[in-house]
Amino acid sequence: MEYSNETEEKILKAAREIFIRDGRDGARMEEIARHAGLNKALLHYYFRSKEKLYRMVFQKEFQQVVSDLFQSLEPDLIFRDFLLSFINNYINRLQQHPHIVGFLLWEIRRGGEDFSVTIKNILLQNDGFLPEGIIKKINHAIQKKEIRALDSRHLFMNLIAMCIYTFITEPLLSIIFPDVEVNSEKFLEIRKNEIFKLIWNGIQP
Amino acid sequence: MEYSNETEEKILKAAREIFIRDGRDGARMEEIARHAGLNKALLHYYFRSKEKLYRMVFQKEFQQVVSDLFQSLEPDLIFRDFLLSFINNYINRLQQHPHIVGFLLWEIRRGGEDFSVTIKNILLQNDGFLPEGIIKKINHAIQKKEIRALDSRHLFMNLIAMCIYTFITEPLLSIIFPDVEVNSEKFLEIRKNEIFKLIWNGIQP
DNA sequence: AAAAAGTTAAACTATTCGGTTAAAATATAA
DNA sequence: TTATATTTTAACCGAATAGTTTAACTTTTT
Repeated sequence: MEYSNETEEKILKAAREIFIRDGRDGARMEEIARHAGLNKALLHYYFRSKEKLYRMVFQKEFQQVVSDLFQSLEPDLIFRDFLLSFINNYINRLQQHPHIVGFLLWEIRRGGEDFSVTIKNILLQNDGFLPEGIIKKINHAIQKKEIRALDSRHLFMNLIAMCIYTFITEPLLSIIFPDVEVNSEKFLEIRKNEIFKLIWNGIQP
Repeated sequence: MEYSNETEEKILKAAREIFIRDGRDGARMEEIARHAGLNKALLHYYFRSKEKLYRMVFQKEFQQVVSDLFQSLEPDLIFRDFLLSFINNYINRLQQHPHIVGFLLWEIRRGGEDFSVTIKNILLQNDGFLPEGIIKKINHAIQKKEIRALDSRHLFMNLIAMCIYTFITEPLLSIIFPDVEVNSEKFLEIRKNEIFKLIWNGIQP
């Protein structure tokens, strides 16, 4: 094994950046190599092909996002606090990697059989907790009359939709609202609060 | 002019399909030609380059979506009915072209200077009504105490976010919720209602 | 020191793909 | 009919690019 792991990391890191920026088809192996401060031959030495390298990157990133989402769950809170902390944690995590959401969504959208399998595996791995965990939490709150009766799947979707929205549409939003920096700390703090208030009021019995 | 317009349409239609499916870089001129039942030379005869053809497609599609959004506005309604009709109209229109949202978002994300300009122009063209129109409508409703005080930009974003969500994430959702057809008539009818109820309850004074 | 693993550089292959060209065929307009 | 516009075919060019190979070089391990 020797001193190889470090190089593998270097390649993956560079590949990640370039793939996220240019997409699967737009990315160039030489550019990745240059970015990693290595040469092209090494890329093929470690990962056999562009395809395999790409899959590795995608898998890792998706894994990370799911894991982040999972860690945003604090299951032992009452629903109101659970909601607050989820919005807060999730947006904070996305803020640290604003570009990956769009990247992942593109790939998910065009994903063939292979990617379905990859995604299924990752979801199963964080077994049943996600999004099952959130759905159950919602249903539980409904039963306890903490919130009104509603379709928990849609509340789940709406929650996620609002959290990811600015990260997907940032370039468009910066044209529509030229006076605000949409993914800035300041704006997102307001946004968290607005999302929470909308949902919380929206689900009162 | 003669009988050329028809061919131009054929090319644009095929290009649209392929670009939406494979993206700008993934798409191939020959595939587009084959799809149109024509040959590659014709594509360059009508549109000088792949780039120009692509821009034409993107511009047309974006134009269409903005125009759809615009036509989803029925300004003379009270806010509750406005909201109802907007959600209904907007989702209905997206349902007819489920794939373009992801396509446009990807392009917006990686869009350079040129696309910024294109987008700005289209937005200015439907001048000030959108999203200004929605924002103003919201602010007006706040003033009239029809709804509670809130940040209208965020309500706008949340509204759009929830409407587009299933169209962006469909392949993922169909894995998470294998038992439902997320963009089916039936599911979306429920979804419209859930979105409306969440927002409407969420914005009561 | 010797062996093994890791790394580089550069040349090379093969393929894909955007774009061009030229000549012929077909359709339309005058 | 004649001129013009459109369409096809097929070959071709040139650039970009994924991937390979080889030989030399460096670092680590034993």
